[in-house]
Amino acid sequence: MSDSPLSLASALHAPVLQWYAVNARTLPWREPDAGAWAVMVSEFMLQQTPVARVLPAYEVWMRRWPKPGDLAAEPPGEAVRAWDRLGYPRRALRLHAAAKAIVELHGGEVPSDHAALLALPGVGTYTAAAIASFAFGQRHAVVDTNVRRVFARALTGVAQPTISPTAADQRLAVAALPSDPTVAARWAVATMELGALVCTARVPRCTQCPISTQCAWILAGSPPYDGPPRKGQTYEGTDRQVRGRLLAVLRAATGPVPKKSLDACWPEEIQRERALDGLVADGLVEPLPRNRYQLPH
DNA sequence: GAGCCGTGGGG
DNA sequence: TCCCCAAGGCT
Repeated sequence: MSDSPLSLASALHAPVLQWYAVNARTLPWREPDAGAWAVMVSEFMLQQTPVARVLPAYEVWMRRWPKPGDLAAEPPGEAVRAWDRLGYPRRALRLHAAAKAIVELHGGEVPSDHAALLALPGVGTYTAAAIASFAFGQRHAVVDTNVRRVFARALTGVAQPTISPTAADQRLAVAALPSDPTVAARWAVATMELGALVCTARVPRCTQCPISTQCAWILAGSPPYDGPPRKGQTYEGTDRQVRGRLLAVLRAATGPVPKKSLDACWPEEIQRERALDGLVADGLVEPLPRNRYQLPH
């Protein structure tokens, strides 16, 4: 290509930002008065769970726990219960632990400092940058799967990003960031939205894309993906499925559950016991005397 | 760093 | 139908 990825990136700022101004979805955590806690809760829930499934649980959650201290005051099991069927329930546990840390270390307010965010349970590179950028308007590279895909196509010229995030992704995202913090924050959410709505994984809607005429992948003739095969994630018959069933029983129950009820979830004893032990080890389930179990207190 | 961790919807 | 995959983090 004649242009470097970096000079190309700066040429994408205006069209992407204009596209976002018109096409951004209205989402509760994006409302001007939403606040950092709303952003944080949404980011936890959106880790590997689609927006459409997050919305109902998010509304219930924020109504019940409008501030970190409200959540921190309840037992962790209530967070697991309210997590409902979003999946990966350890995120609920981590969000609860993060709320407690916010109360103990930050006076009950979500910190704006990137390093302080990163130190919270369940907050990794992506989530720390997302909260700092979306909630506080700071200049950070917010690199999620959407952004990695947009940059892979528009800047690198390949059909799909690498299977797992790389340092090169991070460097590219940092280099592509507009210099002004407010604009950078807008750019971060706009590139994510573009990946979510237009530059999608399966069938990208290139006819609706604001940068299709500059996209390195399209200019290269839209070459197909030629990287290593992506490992399909199996689920049927795995411990994850068993854990899900066990936890569903405990979420539905109002109090302690006899082990007999859990045994009914899964026929194979070895796997069932292993899954239950794993849930206890993770702190998602609390064993009680007399062979009973409940969500953690 | 590869593997593990849920769940459900759309193509 | 079946398969892919969806705003990751942790060990």
